[in-house]
Amino acid sequence: MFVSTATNGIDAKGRVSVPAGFRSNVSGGPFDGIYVWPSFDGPWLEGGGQALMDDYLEMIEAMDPYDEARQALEQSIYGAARTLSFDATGRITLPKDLAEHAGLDGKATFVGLGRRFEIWNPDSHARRATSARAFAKENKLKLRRPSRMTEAGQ
Amino acid sequence: MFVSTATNGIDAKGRVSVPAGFRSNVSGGPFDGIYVWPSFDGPWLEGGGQALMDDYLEMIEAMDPYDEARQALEQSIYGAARTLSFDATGRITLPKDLAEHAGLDGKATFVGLGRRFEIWNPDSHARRATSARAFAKENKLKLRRPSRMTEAGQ
DNA sequence: TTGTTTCCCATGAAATCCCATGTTATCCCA
DNA sequence: TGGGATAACATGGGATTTCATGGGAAACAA
Repeated sequence: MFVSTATNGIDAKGRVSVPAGFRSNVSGGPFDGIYVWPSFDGPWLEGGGQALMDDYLEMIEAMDPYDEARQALEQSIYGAARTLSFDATGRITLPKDLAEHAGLDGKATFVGLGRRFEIWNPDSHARRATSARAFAKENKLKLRRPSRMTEAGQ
Repeated sequence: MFVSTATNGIDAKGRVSVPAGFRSNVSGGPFDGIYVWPSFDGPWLEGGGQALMDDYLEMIEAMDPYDEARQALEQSIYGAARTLSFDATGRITLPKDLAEHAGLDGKATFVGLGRRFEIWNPDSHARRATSARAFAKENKLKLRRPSRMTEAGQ
């Protein structure tokens, strides 16, 4: 799974190294890279590997074909996502529009969130991390193990 | 799977490049091209590869012969679909009636949606993407992991 | 012929590959 | 447990390939 936070540089060509731990997490499949799309919640990027996209597809296809929410999600996730494959040294090239959406300039912060991850402007992330900690502190009682009625593995 | 959005030009002969990522997604089979038909939901085109058409066929054949939905699917998809094969450089030639249905003029926007894709007039698509985004933001909670009662692998 | 469709070649821009290098983390052995 | 050797990782820049696009020639249909 995607764990921990790392900040890497974006060079003149828009290339940025994906943290090694993230790479090994998606290796093995036929597609050696990640999927990245703009969050529709704010100025950062969301990403994941093939497994995450397969899961999303399964969820979306479980919805009614003419459900407006389904079409919106299809459009906002699959329509907006890019397949970014690794070069020989484990970098991706961030498309300009994505970098713009997240306000990335020179540096990018990768934040592991289990099944998926986010990419932030380092400064914005620092601010957000502070408030997230405070929120977690206030809401720690809500952290419960989910009941295992459904379940599967990982 | 079909992912991401790209806008390509339509030349005087009605030719338009299919995004490389879409092409690689349908390569391998005996038919080197895509299936495209007018959406019966609005002014855009729907499309997919051989695998999608096979799936639809399976769905149709599982339905009752006189089911209205079956007849709609048969007519609106199989009856209206065209097989558009790639030329040596990965272009298709859009038939006039299809271009007309989608209001295409000079440019076409390909939108990847997982198992299938859509082809839009760039302006119409921009408007739709904007509202889809707002809607997705409000409805993201509808994205739930499907219960694993059925199961599958990955 | 006349219009249409398919095939072939050319081209500029953009994306990708390849090689080189400094730095950090890890390993191994005394 | 110190400290050098080794491997892993992040980064830089040039060379090469891919991709989208344009136009002409050949095959085909009416």
